[in-house]
Amino acid sequence: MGNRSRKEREAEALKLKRRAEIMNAAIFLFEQRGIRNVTISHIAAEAELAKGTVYLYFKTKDDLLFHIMIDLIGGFGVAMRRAEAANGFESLKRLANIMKQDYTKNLTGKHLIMLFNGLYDTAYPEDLPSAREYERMIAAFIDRLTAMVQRGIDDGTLRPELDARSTACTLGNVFGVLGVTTAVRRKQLTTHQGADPYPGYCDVLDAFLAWIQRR
Amino acid sequence: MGNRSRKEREAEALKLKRRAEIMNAAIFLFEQRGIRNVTISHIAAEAELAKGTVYLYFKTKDDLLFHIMIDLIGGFGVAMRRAEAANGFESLKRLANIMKQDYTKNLTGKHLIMLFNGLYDTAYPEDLPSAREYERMIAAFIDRLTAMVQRGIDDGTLRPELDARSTACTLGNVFGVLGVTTAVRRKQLTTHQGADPYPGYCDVLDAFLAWIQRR
DNA sequence: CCATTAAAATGACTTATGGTCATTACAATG
DNA sequence: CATTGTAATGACCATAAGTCATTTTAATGG
Repeated sequence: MGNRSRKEREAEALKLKRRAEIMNAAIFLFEQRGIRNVTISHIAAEAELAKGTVYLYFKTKDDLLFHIMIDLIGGFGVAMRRAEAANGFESLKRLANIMKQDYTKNLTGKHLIMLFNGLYDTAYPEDLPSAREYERMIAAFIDRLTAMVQRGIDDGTLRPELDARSTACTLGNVFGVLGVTTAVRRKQLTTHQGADPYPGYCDVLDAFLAWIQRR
Repeated sequence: MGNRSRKEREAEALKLKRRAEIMNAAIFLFEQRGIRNVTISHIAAEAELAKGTVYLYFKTKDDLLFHIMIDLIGGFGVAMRRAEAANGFESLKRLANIMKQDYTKNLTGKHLIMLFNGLYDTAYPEDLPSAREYERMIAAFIDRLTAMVQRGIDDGTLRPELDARSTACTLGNVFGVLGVTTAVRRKQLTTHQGADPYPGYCDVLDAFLAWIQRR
């Protein structure tokens, strides 16, 4: 374990710190101006580094983006562990509540958007490890959701005729809508000062949970 | 009415045809390679035109994108007219069915993605008329959905305590998920030949409709 | 205190792509 | 055939992603 010298460990820590600084600068600017309007030079300036330095820590702009996404999705794993409850349905319900709170409190809308953008526009670059990692994490997220649903089917708190995987995927997407709705809402609220033209979502999650619950 | 000469009308028609050719070329390439990987030069080549010519018909690449979106959303209006039924709830139900079919048959996934991307990443350019038009159409879509929900509340087929606007927004977003789910599904099915890792959505729309229906 | 050296940082340069515009090709008209 | 107005062209420009030879920094040893 301790076969790496103090120097090596310190160097490692400094590298991680730089990485974090760059990622934070990027997130800050992405939220402020939108991903498309932020250049690597902007990010470098914000992090008080030269352009070339950014490329020492991230292969490409996409690579940087994927790493930001990976961190975000990491939060989902934590939420799932916190959600574990007495039975399948209760776990899903708790997860739903945690997600709602997280979205409104910790994550800003744009994060989710990045998720959507990255996810769906086109196939990810084959040769970008962070993209593969991201894919793996999405798959793992769906797998864990599937297990949660299966548990509910098995313990009789969810409708027995459900297909666990389909249900989990749908749920995952509903979490997405939730995020997007929150995003739009925020955007509108911060942009226009007047009436909110897209008032808050009324509980799709609740609706879907009621739908899959055993009656 | 007939105060424009035959020549003028023919010229107008030719212009519209060129426009359509460019848009079709763009859609074809966007679906094939993803929006980000398609350049204006590609589009021009696909349409058998020079790059500069594309710019005679569309101000910018974004302008082209917004015009494609506008056409897509136009389809929503048609769907809504077709959906009108005896009462509010029935109308929404029919609309849901039409949307489902449209998504699976006519629209490919990427279209919807474009919708999502364009919608949420950042504020639209102030000076792009097509962007304003797009915003107007989204707003109109939500307005018409709101009216449909309000009708259901008034005629007693939907829960009376619902807020029409919130419900309409949520519904709009669910239509979005539906599209995205369909998109992911298609992508997976066409990419991997083996098992479908993200099996089809199970009815969020049905769940939500059941949720808002008066019991 | 200086010399050495390895790692981190730099920014001038290359390449690619969105967007412009002076020029050319074309088709209708007299 | 000459004229003229419109559509089309592609060389050109500006910007931003990405590269890499060079410089800066900081730790180590004499």
